[in-house]
Amino acid sequence: MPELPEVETIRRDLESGISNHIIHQINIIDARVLRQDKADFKRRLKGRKIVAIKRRGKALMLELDSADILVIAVMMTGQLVIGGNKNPHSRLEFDLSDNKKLFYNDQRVFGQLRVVRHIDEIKYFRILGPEPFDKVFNEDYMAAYLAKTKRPVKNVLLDHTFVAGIGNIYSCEILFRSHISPRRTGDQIKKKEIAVLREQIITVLKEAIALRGSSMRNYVGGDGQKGQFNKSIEVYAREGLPCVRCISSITRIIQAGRSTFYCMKCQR
DNA sequence: AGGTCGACCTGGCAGC
DNA sequence: TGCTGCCAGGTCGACC
Repeated sequence: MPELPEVETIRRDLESGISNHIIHQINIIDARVLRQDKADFKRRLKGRKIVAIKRRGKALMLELDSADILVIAVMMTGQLVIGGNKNPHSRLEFDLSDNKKLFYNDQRVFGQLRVVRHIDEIKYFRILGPEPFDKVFNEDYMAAYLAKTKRPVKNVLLDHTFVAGIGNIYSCEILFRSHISPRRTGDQIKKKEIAVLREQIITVLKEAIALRGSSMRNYVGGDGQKGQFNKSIEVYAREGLPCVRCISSITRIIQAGRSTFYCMKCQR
């Protein structure tokens, strides 16, 4: 799925585009994206006003005037696009007030939508770690967590019980900018490096949000446009290409079943 | 506890 | 052209 910066971009687009709008009709084109009964989904959304749009980790929460919450996890290929037209990957179509339309498009149908009363009905939220910009995500927290694990630091960054919202692209970029090898285990990361790591987590994510995220393949914002952080990507998907800092070439390895890209020379 | 793998899905692309 | 295999931003659960 899009990672935190992409989901935050969608959130902001939805906030300016559809908050305070009423959901008049819901067209369920492909019910596989629903995690509840179709009729119940429709019944709880129809006629409701969207009063707030929030994000936690990589999930979006549309708060309704009924006190229900529409939770959307776009996963790998989900898109929320305001306006535009139905396409072959459109799974849901919402008719909103002021003649606005909202499409939920999802090529791989991994995304999940569900209306709940409280977010802790969903396990994801119960186990989710702190937001990276929250004050509880500080050096002491990181040090305590890292000290007790021998898992590679790359895997720890991907673990959403450690920190919410970081995925495969940004974990690679963060470690590159921190000059830390993704192979190092949590307990090998020194105090000084933890400070650097935290600073890079925040800097990289904020920079990516400012650029409306990165678009490797499927991601678009709520306006249907791609993100601009791609231009700032320094290691991800650059296997065999020269490191932007030194002469050696970027290496690809598999960690936690996914590709990790890094520079063996300048990430230690 | 932590790791690995498969499942959930579709489609683009490289190689033959 | 057309086939095969690999790859993809996420998450969960089964299993060792």
